[in-house]
Amino acid sequence: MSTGQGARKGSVVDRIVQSLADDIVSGRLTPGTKLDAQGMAERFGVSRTPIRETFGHLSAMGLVTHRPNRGVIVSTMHPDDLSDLYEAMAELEASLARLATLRMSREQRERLQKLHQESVHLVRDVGAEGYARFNQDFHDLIFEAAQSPQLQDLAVATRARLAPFRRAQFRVSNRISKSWEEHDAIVRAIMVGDADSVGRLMRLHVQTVSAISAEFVAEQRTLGQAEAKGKKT
Amino acid sequence: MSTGQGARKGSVVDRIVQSLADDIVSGRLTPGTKLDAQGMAERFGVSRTPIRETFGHLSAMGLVTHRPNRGVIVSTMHPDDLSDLYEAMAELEASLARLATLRMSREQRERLQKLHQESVHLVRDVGAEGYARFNQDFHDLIFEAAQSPQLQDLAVATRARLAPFRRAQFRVSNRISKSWEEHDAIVRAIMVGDADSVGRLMRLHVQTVSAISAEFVAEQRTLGQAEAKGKKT
DNA sequence: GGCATATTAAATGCATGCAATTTGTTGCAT
DNA sequence: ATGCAACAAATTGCATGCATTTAATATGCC
Repeated sequence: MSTGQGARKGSVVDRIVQSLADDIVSGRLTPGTKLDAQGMAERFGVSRTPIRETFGHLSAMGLVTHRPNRGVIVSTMHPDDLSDLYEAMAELEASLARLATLRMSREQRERLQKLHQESVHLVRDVGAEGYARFNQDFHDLIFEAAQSPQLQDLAVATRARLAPFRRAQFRVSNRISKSWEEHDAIVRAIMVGDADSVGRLMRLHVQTVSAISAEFVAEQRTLGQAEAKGKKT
Repeated sequence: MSTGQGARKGSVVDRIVQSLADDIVSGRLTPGTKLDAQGMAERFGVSRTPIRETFGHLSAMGLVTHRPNRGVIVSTMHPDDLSDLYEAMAELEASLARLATLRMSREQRERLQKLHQESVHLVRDVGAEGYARFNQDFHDLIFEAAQSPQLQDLAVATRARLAPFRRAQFRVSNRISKSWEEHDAIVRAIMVGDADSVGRLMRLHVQTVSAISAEFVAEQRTLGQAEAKGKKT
């Protein structure tokens, strides 16, 4: 116990992985940023060995890209790769939604309906951030109801990889109300128990988000090409 | 492996990851086997540091399980976890098959039909191993035709995790001919272009394999327990 | 003789050191 | 001035060493 921060829970490496993953997913570290091992070692008060290990984990998650003898950078995405990843996300979410329809408990069904109905106000009153939070709850509830931990893990991991590139999706005009309408169709199909339709609708829903994000990323690429070089915190 | 995300190309670590992953997937290392860092370091002629790193990668792939301060073992599976993983596999393969139906080139369609027709005699002439190899070619061709690299990666990774537990699937009597019939239905639906049916059929196909594997694993567990009892001092 | 505790041995996890590769800079020639 | 080349500084990748934790063995007590 050298640097005492109540380390009863996970190992030092796990803590750093969580911290850096959060930085990336939340956007504090933007794609293209180089992560140098020495700096991170000093920042977290450990040596370079566990930092190297965390880099391995983050790389396995797809959050960073490792270039041999050239360090790791926060993963960047060519538009084609991004739409490919979105396609995977759409399929995963469609599968989970279909399964959720078949397996949802009565209690979960009620919770979903309540959550969805309450979100009506969010569409108008709260901004993009508030709706984004609700949106995650909505999808998480479906993930949980699907009772398929492995598929859920894949979906959560994929969402994490997409996060850096979709943070602005709800800033696009009218996107929130459109999203709500898509949710509404999904909820109705779930209540009826039409699992196949739920899958189709969810796939379309995520694909719509995909298109918007792709647009946004293309925009970002043109804006910040000279900038994404060496940033440090 | 199409786009190995977690591994570095050409590095010592990558070589060892490949080697150990092969040992696990092929069954030379059976679930529950402990991998000690020191021994692996000597076996591969490197120090313990890169071995630790490979363990991290294998753990991220789900092939080994890491227990804090207690080393890593080849991942074991409770029957429930296994069926959960198979469910994920079924959904992934269903998605890929559906997409493949929509995107398959004429050349791929012909290759699939040829491959499938040639497998008719494999059903009788060659044994379980020969059919297993063909079976993988069949599914790989569909993966490729789906043109969805990320989904393909997920499916390949999931298949690797399942491999240690499904080695004996084709030894079950009549399984080969049943499998061929399922393939036949899938191929016919692909030729007609009925993508949704292809997805459903593929899901059922993988689920059937799941049930057989689950049975086999349960059998192995009871055997292993009896053996463990006998070995106790 | 059986069980619990204390001691010993081994293995893990992290720190540090050194060689190899890469990147940035300076000098030189065109 | 520009481009190329050699040099230097920094960074990565692996080896080794040491403290902490865990499993195993032996001892003492009931």
